[in-house]
Amino acid sequence: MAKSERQPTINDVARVAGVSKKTVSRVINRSPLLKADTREKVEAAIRELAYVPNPQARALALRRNFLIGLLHDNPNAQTVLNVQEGVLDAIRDTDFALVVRPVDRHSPRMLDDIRDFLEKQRLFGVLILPPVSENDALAALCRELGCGYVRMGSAQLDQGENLVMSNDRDAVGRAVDYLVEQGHQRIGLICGPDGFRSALERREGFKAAMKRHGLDVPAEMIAEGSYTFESGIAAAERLLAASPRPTAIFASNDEMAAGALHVARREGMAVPDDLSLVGFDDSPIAAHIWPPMTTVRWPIRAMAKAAAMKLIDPLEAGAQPSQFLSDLVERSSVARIEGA
Amino acid sequence: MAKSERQPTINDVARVAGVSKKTVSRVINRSPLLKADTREKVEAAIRELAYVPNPQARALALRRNFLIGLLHDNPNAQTVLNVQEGVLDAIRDTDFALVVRPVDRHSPRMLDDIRDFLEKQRLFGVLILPPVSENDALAALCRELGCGYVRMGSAQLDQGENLVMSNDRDAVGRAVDYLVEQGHQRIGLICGPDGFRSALERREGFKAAMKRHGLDVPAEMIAEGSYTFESGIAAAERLLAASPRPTAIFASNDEMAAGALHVARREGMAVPDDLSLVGFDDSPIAAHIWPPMTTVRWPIRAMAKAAAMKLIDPLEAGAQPSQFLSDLVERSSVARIEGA
DNA sequence: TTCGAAAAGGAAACCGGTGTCAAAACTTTT
DNA sequence: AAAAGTTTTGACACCGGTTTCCTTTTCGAA
Repeated sequence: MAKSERQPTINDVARVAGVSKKTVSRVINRSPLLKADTREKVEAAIRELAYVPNPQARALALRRNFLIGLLHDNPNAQTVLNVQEGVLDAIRDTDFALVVRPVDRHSPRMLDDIRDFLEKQRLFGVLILPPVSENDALAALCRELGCGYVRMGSAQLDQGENLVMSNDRDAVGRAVDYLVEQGHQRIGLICGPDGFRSALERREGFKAAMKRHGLDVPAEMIAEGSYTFESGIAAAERLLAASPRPTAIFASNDEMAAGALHVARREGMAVPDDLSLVGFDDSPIAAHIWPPMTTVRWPIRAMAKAAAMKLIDPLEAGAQPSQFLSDLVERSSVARIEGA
Repeated sequence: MAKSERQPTINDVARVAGVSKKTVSRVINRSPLLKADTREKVEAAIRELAYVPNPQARALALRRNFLIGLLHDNPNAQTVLNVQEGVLDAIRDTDFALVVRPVDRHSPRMLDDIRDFLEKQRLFGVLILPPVSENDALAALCRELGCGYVRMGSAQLDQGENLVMSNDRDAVGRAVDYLVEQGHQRIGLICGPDGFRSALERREGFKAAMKRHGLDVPAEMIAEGSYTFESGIAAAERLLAASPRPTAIFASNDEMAAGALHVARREGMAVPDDLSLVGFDDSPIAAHIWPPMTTVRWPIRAMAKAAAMKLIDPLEAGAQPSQFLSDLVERSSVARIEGA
């Protein structure tokens, strides 16, 4: 039994099956040039010994490993977890595993830290989540290190290679259309922080849609937040201090929309009767607050799955940037305004 | 330049430094028996070539890798992310990396899936999050496979080895004490699902504390949920259908407490004036709903860090189960009842 | 039956590190 | 100056796979 502590190796299998280790390797790798009875003999030995190939040895011999990294600095827990689930969807039943690596956007050493990480781990490739995915220097670093990468984003980034994206500009436009259809004309925007591509896209999508409807967007109807609940509170306070008040607010993510709801309630305004609210992401908080919030569903899990597949098998997944569509989820935070 | 595509190896360093590869290995591993000038020569070569050891080769030679797995099936995104951050706190500046693996508690194949995963990846060890950490068969599986593991939990589990825990029974007791101090006597409990150790601990902690105060816990004052927002709604509906109604509800996690808040509002009850609410976890939702919710802060990030350290270096971290303390975070969801 | 080509399988080197153990290079002692 | 002891270094095998290249086997055609 002392020996049984050791995991069986390919040599053990070869000995038991009475073949060379190369033949065992052929069986494992599904080589087609094998006689059926040889294959069966080897497979029987594999079962008997409960042999599982050593991934580290494989990685060494193949000069590549089976680890996918996830680089993220997203403030939203649910988004990050959805991405993790999406990647898992893609690598289920493969040999790949997912290595996570939160990064600190505000650290001056961020790129150096990531460089160390990539050099040390020699990952097969990395998936990069927004907002850090919008950092072109990071993509350049990956190229320099020869590390595969796929970026997830809210719009076309640089040449659009290695990219899986949604079209937030369009999606926000549809949200604005909806508010206008419900009779709203004075609509406030809580946008994301300067420097986030998603913030830019959502803001420009908002402005473009308003313009299309012939509506004005005065400066006091735009307030910037940082994608957190607290920043949503501050931004909503500024918006609701304007006169006349907006009848509706679009927030660039659900957390900030929840913050706006918080302020409205504190100020004694009823939602949606006194103030309509639309968020973005369809994260759980949108459904869990009261009233349940109308929001834009951002198909982040499917995007993550597609991104992982593109990383693992770029040819099969298609080299073109994949675009995903967002849609509006109507719940109860928007009221129809009559006589506007 | 063709050659430069290849990462430099230990052999390249040895050649440049004019020493044997073993000597380079000694430098990398900080062996003390090296002459200073040899060390410097090698370090210069390492810098010159920008050499970084290949982790796969190291893993093969050492017969162990530097990957820590995280097994989780926690319904709460923030909890999972906090744990990931905690683990990162522990492995920062080490060679370790974190591999995540969500599991499906409801799948009959869960254990087989995990077995495949562990056999395939040969991780250094795994951290197991509640609720799946409460599964003794999983711990047995790890032992069988010779895979290191540390469980995180809400109380003493089995022999208490490989365990980092909080004491939820106590923590809930303090929450009940607080409600009683505020004058509440008819207090409802939304407990977690049968089979979760944390649910059991929190329920028993509740009952024990009530008994200590000489208060009754009739059956209609206990409703079971499944730690989700929706289940919190259903449970709160049952509790509020009782007559007389409870003046306060303690929920075993914040999500369910948020569900209860949702129901209260729908029923036209004011929180906290008509109904006081206390949650558990101190997840972001607790601070983000209105009114901000009083809850028990569960120090999950610190627990995760401790668990990872115990996994990496059991001797230094201490073999004893580490216990962490939870404390009550007073916010605005509890009102004082006069004349009770 | 013999020959040749194709198919199947094996020996040995290799991937890039670490462990063992002995040799080499210094010190110190006599 | 030689012997002995100590420190430092290197040669070589090994971890468990894959790759290269060559040999053996099989099988159809001559």
